[in-house]
Amino acid sequence: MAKKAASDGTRGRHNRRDEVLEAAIEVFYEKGYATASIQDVADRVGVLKGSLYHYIDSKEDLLANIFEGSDVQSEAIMEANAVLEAPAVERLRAFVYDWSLWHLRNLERASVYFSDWKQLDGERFIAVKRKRRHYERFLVDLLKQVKAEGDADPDLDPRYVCFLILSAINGLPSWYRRRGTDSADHISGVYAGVVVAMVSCPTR
Amino acid sequence: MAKKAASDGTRGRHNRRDEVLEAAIEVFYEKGYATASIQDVADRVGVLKGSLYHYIDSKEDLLANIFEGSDVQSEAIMEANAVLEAPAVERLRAFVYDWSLWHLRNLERASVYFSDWKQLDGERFIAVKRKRRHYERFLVDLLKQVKAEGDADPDLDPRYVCFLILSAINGLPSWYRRRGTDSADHISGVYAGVVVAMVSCPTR
Amino acid sequence: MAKKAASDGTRGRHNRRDEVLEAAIEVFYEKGYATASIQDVADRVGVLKGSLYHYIDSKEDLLANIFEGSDVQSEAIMEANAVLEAPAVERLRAFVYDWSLWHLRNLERASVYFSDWKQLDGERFIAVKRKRRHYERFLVDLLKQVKAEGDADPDLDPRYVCFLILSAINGLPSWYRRRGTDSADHISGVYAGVVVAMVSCPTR
Amino acid sequence: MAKKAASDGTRGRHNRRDEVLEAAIEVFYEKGYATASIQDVADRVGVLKGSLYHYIDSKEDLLANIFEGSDVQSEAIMEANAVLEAPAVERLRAFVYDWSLWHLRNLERASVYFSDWKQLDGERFIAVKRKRRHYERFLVDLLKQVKAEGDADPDLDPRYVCFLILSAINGLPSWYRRRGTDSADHISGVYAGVVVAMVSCPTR
DNA sequence: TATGAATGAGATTTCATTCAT
DNA sequence: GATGAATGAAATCTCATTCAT
Repeated sequence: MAKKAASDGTRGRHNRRDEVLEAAIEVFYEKGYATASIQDVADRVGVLKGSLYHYIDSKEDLLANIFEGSDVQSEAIMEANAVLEAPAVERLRAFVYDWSLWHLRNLERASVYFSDWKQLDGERFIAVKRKRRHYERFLVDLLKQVKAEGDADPDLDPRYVCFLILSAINGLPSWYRRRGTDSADHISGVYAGVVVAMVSCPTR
Repeated sequence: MAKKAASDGTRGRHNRRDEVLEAAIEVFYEKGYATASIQDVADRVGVLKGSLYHYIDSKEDLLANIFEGSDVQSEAIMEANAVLEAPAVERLRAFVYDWSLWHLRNLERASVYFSDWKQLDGERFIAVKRKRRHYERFLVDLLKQVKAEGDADPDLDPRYVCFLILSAINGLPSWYRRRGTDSADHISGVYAGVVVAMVSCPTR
Repeated sequence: MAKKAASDGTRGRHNRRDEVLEAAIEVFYEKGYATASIQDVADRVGVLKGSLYHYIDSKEDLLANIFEGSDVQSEAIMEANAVLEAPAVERLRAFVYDWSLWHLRNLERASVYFSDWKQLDGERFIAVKRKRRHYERFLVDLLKQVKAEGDADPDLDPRYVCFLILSAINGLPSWYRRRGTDSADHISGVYAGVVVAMVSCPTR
Repeated sequence: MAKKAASDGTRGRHNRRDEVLEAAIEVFYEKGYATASIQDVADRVGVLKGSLYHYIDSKEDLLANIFEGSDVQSEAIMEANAVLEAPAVERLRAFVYDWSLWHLRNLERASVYFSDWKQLDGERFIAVKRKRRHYERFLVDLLKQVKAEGDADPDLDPRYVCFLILSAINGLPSWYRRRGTDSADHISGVYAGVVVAMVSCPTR
C-alpha cells in the first residue's frame, strides 16, 4: 500500500509510463516512427523490450498516446487564446507567439506530431485530420476577425495565409537548435511580429 | 551496358528506369519511405520485386536518386532566379513564386524531399544538409539585398524570415489538393504577394 | 485477511487451489491448453497472473494436476465396476453407462483429458499412456469375459471393439450440449444399450 | 520456360507447396497446431522459416489449407457413397468402411482435422462446424433409411448412434499404429461389421 | 531483362516465470 | 497471500537483397 506515496508531490517526478512516452518521443524524433524500433525505445528507457508492453499495447498505441498528449497541450493553447479580451490582431499575435513557443519548447514532440501522423491507423488517422482542420478553422476565423476589425489587408486570403502561418510554425523544429544564440521567446516574438506585419500590410 | 541507348532521343519519353523512380516517388509519398516496401514499388511498376534490382542498387539508392533529381530541379530554379535583372524585391517575389509553384506541381516529389531526408545514410545525409544550407544562404542573401535596396523593413531579421518562408513553402504539399478550386499559379501568386508584403512592412 | 478460513470444514466447499484447478479446466477446455495463457486462468479466477504461482508450480504442473484429479475419478469408476457381482455383460453395460455419464457430467474435464495429454512432458506423458493402456486392458478383459460367458458374438475382436467403445465415449464431449433435450442419464443409457447390442449380435 | 514441364506427368511428384502442407500435417500431428512452430515446419521441409511465407500467408492459413484438402477428400467419400445402388444397410457398411479406411490411411491428416479445428478463426471455425453438421446429417439420414428398410432396430436412436459411430471413427488415429499386425483394410472391415451388427440388433 | 524461390536478419509481440514489496 | 514490474526466451511475420534459370 501507499505504493506511490513517495513519488507524489515530488516535483518533476515521472512515473514509468511517462518515462516510456518521453523516451519514445525522443527516439521517434531522431529516427522517425517507422524506422525506430521498440528495441530503440527500450534501450533508451533502460529495460528489455518485452517490459515495455506493461505500459503500452503496441507500437502504434505508443504513437497514439504521444499524439493524445500533444492534442491536450495544443488544445489548451487555443482555448487560452480564445478567452483573451483584446483586438483580434493582438489575439493573432498571441496565438502565433504561443504556438511558436510550444513548438520550440517541445521540439521533439512537435516534430513527431507533424511528421508521423500518416503512420496512425484508420480510426486515429481520421481523428488527427479532424483535429488539424480544427486548428485551421480556428486560425482562419481569427484572421477573418482581424480583417473585420480593419487591421488586415482587405484583400487578404484567410485560408492560404492560415496555411502559410501554420506551415511556417510547423517547420520551426526542423531548423531550430536549442543551443542557438536567441531564446525561444525571442524567436517566437519575431515570428509573431512578422506575421502581424504580413497580414496588416497590403499585398504588393 | 548501353542500357538506355535505344530509347534516348525522344524528349519526355520515359525509359523503365524513370518509371521506377516515378513509381517510387508516389509510393514513398503515400506511405513514407520507411514504411513503403520494395514490393510496393514493384507492384506500382508492374514487375516483380527482384526485377527492380536491374534498375536500382538498393532501396536507399532509390531514395538517393530521387533526391538527386529534386536537387537538379531546385538548383535550376535558384540559378534562373540569380540571373534575373531586377530589383531584389522582385527577385524575391519571383523566387517565392517559382519555388512555391515547383512544390505544387511536384507535390509528391517535394513532399518526399521534405519528409524523408533523415532516412539517407551518413554521406548523403550530410550532402542534403549542405544543400539545405545552400538554399538558406541564397534566400538570406536575397533578403539582405532587399533590405539594402530599401524595400524591406530595416529591422527585418533575414535569418528567421528565411526559415519562415522556406517552411511555409515546404508545407504546401501537406494541404494542397490538386482538385482544389484555385490553380497552382494562383496560390503561388498569393504566397509571393504575401511574402513581399511581410518583408516590406515594418514589424508592429 | 483469512479470506476463506472460516468456510473450511464445509463439505464440497472449494478452497482457492481447487478454484484455480476448476478455472484452468474451463479455460483449457475453451481454448486448448497450448493456446490458453496463464493470464486467462488468472482472469477467470480473479487474481493477478503472478498470484497463481502460490497455487501452482508451473503451467504444465497445472495440467498435470488436472490429469491427476481425472485419474482418481476414472480409477474409482473402474474399481466400482470391478467389484460388481453380476454377469459380465451387465458389468459391461454398467461400465459403459458410468463411463459415459462421467464424460457427460464432466464435459470440460473429460475433454481436456482426451485432448491435451500430448502436451505433458516426458515423465507424465508416459504415465498417461500407461494409464490409457490400463483402461484398455480393463475393457478388453471385460469383453473377453462376456464372450466367455456366451453373451457375445464368438467372432468378436475384443481389442478393436474396445477401441471403438472408448473412442465413442471419449467423443461424447465433442457434441453433447448441456442444454439439450435429453438428460445425461438418458444418453448414457442409450450408449450402454447400443454397446451391449453390438457385442452380443453376430457380425453380419 | 517449360518451368514445370519436367515435373508434370511424373507420378507422385510433389511441388514445393504440397511439400509444405505435408510437412505441416506431420508436425501438427506430432505436437498439435498450437504447440508446433513455423520453425518446426520449416525444419521439416528443409528451408528457413522466412522462406515458408512464399507458400503460405500465415500459420493459420496453413492450417486452413490443410483443412480444405481434408474437406475435399471427405466430401468425395460421401458423394461416392451417395450414388451407390444398394440397400441402405450396405451403404452404411460401405460408408463406415470407407470413412474408417480414410482415417487409417491418412492418420496424421485425420488427427489434425479432428483435433485442431478449434484453432481456426471465426469465419473458418464456423465453416468447419457447418461441414461437421453436414456429415452428421448424412449419416443420420443413412441410419434412418436403414430403419425404414427394416434392417435396423426400430428403437434405434439415429442421432445418438450417429455420434457414436463418428466418434469411434474419429478416434481411430489415436490408437492405430501403422506397423500393427492387422492391415487398415482389415480394421475397417471389423468396424463396418460391428457397426452393422450394432444397428441391426435390438437394444437389450 | 525478367522471374520467383530462397535467404537471413530483424521487427513486433507474447508469455511463463520470478521477485521485491 | 497478493501484487505487478521485470525478465528473457521464443513465436510469428516482414523484407531488402541475391541468384540460378
